Amino acid sequence: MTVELTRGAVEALFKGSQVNNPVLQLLNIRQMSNTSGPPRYRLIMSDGQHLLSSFLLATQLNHLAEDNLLVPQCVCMLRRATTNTLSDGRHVVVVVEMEILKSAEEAGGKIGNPTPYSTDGKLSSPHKVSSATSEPASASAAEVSGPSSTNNNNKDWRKGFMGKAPMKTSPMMVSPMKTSPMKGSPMMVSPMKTSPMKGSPMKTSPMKTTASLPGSIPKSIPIATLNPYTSKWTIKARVTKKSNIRNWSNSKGDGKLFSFEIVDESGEIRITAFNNEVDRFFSLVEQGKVYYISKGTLKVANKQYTTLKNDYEMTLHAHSSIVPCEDSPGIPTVQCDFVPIEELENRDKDAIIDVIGVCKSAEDVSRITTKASREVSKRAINLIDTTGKVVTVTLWGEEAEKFDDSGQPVVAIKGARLSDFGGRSISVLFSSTIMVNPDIPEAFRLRAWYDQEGYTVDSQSLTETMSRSIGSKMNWKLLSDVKNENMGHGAKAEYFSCVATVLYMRKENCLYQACPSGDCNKKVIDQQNGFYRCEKCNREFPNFRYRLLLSANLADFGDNQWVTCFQETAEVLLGRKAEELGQLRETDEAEFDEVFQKANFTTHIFKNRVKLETYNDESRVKVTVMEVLPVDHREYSRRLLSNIQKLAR
DNA sequence: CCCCCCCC
Repeated sequence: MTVELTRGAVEALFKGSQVNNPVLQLLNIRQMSNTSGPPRYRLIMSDGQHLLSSFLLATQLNHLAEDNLLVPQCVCMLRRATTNTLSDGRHVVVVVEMEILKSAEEAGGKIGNPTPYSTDGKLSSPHKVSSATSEPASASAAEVSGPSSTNNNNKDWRKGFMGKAPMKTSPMMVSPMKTSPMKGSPMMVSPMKTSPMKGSPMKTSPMKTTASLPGSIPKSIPIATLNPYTSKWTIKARVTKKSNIRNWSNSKGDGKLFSFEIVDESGEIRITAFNNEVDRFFSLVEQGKVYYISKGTLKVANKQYTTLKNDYEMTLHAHSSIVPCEDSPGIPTVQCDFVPIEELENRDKDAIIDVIGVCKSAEDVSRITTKASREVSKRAINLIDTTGKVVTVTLWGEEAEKFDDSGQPVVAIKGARLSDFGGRSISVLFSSTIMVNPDIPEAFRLRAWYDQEGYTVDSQSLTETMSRSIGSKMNWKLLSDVKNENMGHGAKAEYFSCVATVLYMRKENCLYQACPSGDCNKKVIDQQNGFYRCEKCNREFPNFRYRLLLSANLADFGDNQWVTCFQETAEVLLGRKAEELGQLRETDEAEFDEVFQKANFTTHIFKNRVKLETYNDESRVKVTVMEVLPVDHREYSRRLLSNIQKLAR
């Protein structure tokens, strides 16, 4: 089977006219020499009639060259190309998406006898490609249309740029995360609105790719085609994230800056404004809004600092312009590829992921000091999704301070980092975008699920908190260490964990009659008249509550230690409630003893507080059990081994 | 021209 080249396509492409899926033959390819960043490939393409060397391969297609698929004489279909004008006035045709129809071998040599296309004619008005060619256009590929149409085909166009799930599932959607069909729903509150999209979300916005004709209104080009070698362009894009103004000062000088991220149908890019440009643009640029942007400097992005899918980033300068655009249908909002929370278990540590869930609960904000002695605010929030799994997400700085968990909002986070702390947890990065109650279908689905059933599910957290597990943060000690290290002798109490066995419990005086009011817990005095007096509350009550205050002697293989267990920990240790034990002691002393017999010589993980206390000039270390946890046998073996090694030293 | 991604 022969494939025919699309005659006239070289001229049409060069002039920025519309050509649908032209078929061309590659005659030569070479890597450009003077470029920084990713390699750039220049192509000589032929339509059988003309050949032209002004073709440039978009960097996202570099793999075609690097995998030796794009070799001279292969035949290609240009699914997407855009004509740009270089700063010196020359034109280049950037190939953004292409398909190799025939290998060089299959093509079997140069097709036709193409002559170099004369590029000195500059721009004439766009014209219809001549159909008076000797060979008929191939039915499959060579539809050439007039100047008024655009060669936009959203479905094909986006293929190859964004391999995202939402795209795959609904290839017809203009925006992978278009506005919700439930727009206007009264439940929507978006403190951090990201999609103020108005108008019909399904209306396409053709990506005009014409060269900027002198005197005409510049048409926008796709973000994905931006590169450092073209300068006359305008892009039309939505701001998805905007930073605050930050000041810097280093050996190179000081100043201020802010940065923002924009997205269109083709891709995304980060833009930074410094000093004067901060003054000019900071208040103009708003998250969620659409702008025409032109004349920025493109430079290679430092991937260390960004997770955006673009090899370049942009810096604004004195001649840059940003013009708000009211008409914005078709410009997508933030593009996310949410990972179900359950699925996070299978992802690698440090993976950059998008996550969405209902904020079931949240910590209060707190201040911490980093290893670099910087003070920062943090807040952990717990997200749940329809998998019934919960994950803890840590917010930092202002995002931690401003976060409002009231009403259990849906929280979506783009570009967060998966951590293995506590099993699996998530940390928000500077490059992450947090969206509260975003205007997207996933959020509405989650809201409905949570309000109907999700709030009742017996959720399981991927993030083992300290209280629930023998997490990585236990301050493990041998009982001998507690003494040798003089733990608790300082001004502040210290905390440690140990694996230990109960040797003895003082069952005498382990129960007392406590004040029944609220959280008083004070011992009451039996008035012997049916009333119990609480000195603290200065009241008499007709009843009391039993409470536990248990002294126990714990031992590991090196030492032993007297500890105090209050109500909750004593109940865990004895396996009975205080009230039950009180009744038992009154009614069945044998069974009461039996409870202690059973609990004796059991082994647990004890989390303890240790503090030196002084009574009448006499000091002694007091150890209070804060929590009693079952021994995880694997963890116990680890502890055992490490303790044996420690003793051997 | 910045570039901080932290803590338990």
